[in-house]
Formats: sequence, C-alpha cells, structure tokens
Amino acid sequence: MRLTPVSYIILGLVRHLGEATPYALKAAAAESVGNLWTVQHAQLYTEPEKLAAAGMLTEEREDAGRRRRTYRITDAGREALDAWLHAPPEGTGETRDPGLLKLFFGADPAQLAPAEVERHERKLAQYEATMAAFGATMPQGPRLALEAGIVHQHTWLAYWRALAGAR
Amino acid sequence: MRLTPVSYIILGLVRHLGEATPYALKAAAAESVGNLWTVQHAQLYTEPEKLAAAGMLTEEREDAGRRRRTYRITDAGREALDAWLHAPPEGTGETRDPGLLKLFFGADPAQLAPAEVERHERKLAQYEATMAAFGATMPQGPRLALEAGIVHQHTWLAYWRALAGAR
DNA sequence: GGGTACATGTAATCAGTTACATGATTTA
DNA sequence: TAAATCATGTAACTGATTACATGTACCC
Repeated sequence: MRLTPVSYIILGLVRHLGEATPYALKAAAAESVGNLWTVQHAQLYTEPEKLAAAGMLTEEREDAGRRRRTYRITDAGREALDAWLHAPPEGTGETRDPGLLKLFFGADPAQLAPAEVERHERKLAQYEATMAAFGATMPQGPRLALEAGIVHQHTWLAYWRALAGAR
Repeated sequence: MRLTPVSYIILGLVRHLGEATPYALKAAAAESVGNLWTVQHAQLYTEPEKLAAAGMLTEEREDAGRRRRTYRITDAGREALDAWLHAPPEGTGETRDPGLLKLFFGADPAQLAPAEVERHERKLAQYEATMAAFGATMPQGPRLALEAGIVHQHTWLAYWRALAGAR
C-alpha cells in the first residue's frame, strides 16, 4: 500500500492520541494539523480502514450501540511513520491561495483586499490565542508549526493591507 | 460543466496569450502561475477539450504534421472568467508544505532546516531575478503575485534559518 | 417524547496523477 | 542518418470530494 500525506497524518494523530475513533481524529485534526493540511471527513473513515488492512493500525469495533471503530497504531505503523519523518520531504510547498490566484489573473486588488485582511486577522487572532493558552505545554512539533502559521499570517496581513491602502 | 481553479487558469492563460496550444500553455504556466498553483501536464490536454465542449474555448486542429490543437477564448469563456474574477474567493488558502507537516509530527528541526533554507534561497533568488528582469513590464496581476511569492520566501527563510541556528 | 446536535458511515463521482506511447524536429 | 530533445496525446487509476443516509445521545 502506498502511503500518502493523509496516511501519515492519521498515523501521527493516532500515535499521539493513543487510541482514536474517526470522530476523535476529526476533532483532533480540526484545530491542529488541519490548519496546515486539510483532511476530508470521509477520509477519516476510509483511510484508517485501509491502514488497518495494511497492518499499520489495529481496529476494534463496538458490538452494540454506535458500533464505533477504535484504532491504535501497530509497530509496523510506528516504523512507517518514523521512516517518513526521517526521510527528506518530497516535493515543495505550494501556496494555493484562491484570492492570490484571482489577483494573478487581474482581479481588482482594492476589491479583494478588505475581505482578505479580515480573514487573515481572524486567523492570526485564533493562532495567537492558541499560542497564549497552550504554547507552553504543547509538544515542540505542533508549536513550531503554529509559529510558522503565525509568521505567515503576519506576512499575508502586511501584504493585503498594503493593497487595501494603495489605490 | 463545473469549472475548477484549473479551468480558470486555462481560460486566463488563453485569454492572455490570444491563442495557445497545450504546449504553449505548459510553457506559459511553468514560470508564472505555476509557482502558485501547479497544473499537471495531462490536464493541459484534457481540460481545454472540456472547455471547448462547454463553449468556453474554440478548438482548431491542424490537418497534417503534428495535428496540433489551437485554442482561443470565446465570449462565453470571457464572461465566465470575468464572473469568477469578480466573485469573492471561495475557500481559504492552505500551506501544504511537506517539510512543515513533518515538523508538526516531530521531525527533527535541525535535520530538516538546512535543506529547507536552501530550497527557499533558490526560490527567492529566482523570483527576484524575474522581478529585476521583467518587473517593470509585467502586467499588474502577475507582478503582485510575484511580490507575494517574494515576501513569503523571505518569511520562510527567516523561519528555517532560526531553526537551523537554534539547537 | 420531541427536537436538535452530535456522530457514523457509504456510494458515487470526478479531478488530478501516473504511466505509457509515439510523432516531429533539430543537431551533431 | 542517428540520437536527442521537443512536443502531443491517451488510458488507467486512485485520492479526494460530494452527496446521501441514518443512528444515537442529550436536553428541554
């Protein structure tokens, strides 16, 4: 089985949580790694199943009630995750910002900028609140990623504010 | 037909070029909008065909030799593109940086940072060379997008350099 | 006990990717 | 004229998205 970034996200989250249902993964991803790499709701159900079939996770299912599936990481999963973490990153990051794409093709900066400024202000405030509340107790990885988010939001803000001001 | 970002990229490039073969689109995308939103080689053949079927482009084909297809934008295509440009951007940008994803899940910053620094240095140098050479004559949209690329590369550089230095 | 939010899943589709295959032109 | 490169395309696959469908727990 070919592992994708989403596979590693799920392996990483399950390892961190110890055990997790798809819904727990959804919640965990939403306010952490989801800011960096979105994972679709449906994938949180289909991908763990594939990973379990490949021996990277174990799956345990309730007999009654919601018949929830609970996943745990296996040694094989841990090894795959570690191997990925130690390998150099494949490919380069992409911006993929819909607003910037429109700007490229000639959209009016003054029309785009106010909404973008507001979006980035909100995001920045959210990141900084998280940092203030949990920064001291977060594991290093997520904290560094959060810091990256913060500096980028600052960059975006300065960029769009300049476009909102200039006319 | 549902138009995707890639559809609009092709419409935008064809409008700008006046007429274009898939190969011309490939060349045009490579060093401009491709830095912002990558488009797959195969899509440059399949997507214009779909757009032509939808009446957004016209397709003209050589009878002999390479039987190249040449596309031009139609009024319907122009309208669709303008409508998209005037509509507020749907969705928010994502970072999707493989290196940062690894950092999030606990990869060693000191191991990742040097390669990342080098990557971003290269990219920044490339952007700045383009800006120096063509900045004055580029249309506003692409120039603004290029500026965004430059400020982001600066941000990334500072970020990874700090991680390379700290131990 | 009725409504609402939370939670769990599956089916179908499609955009995007990968892999394959070949033709035309240029250059040595 | 052989090799290399430029150029053009298609087929098959699959990761991701969308849409649908329903069940369970909680609160009033």
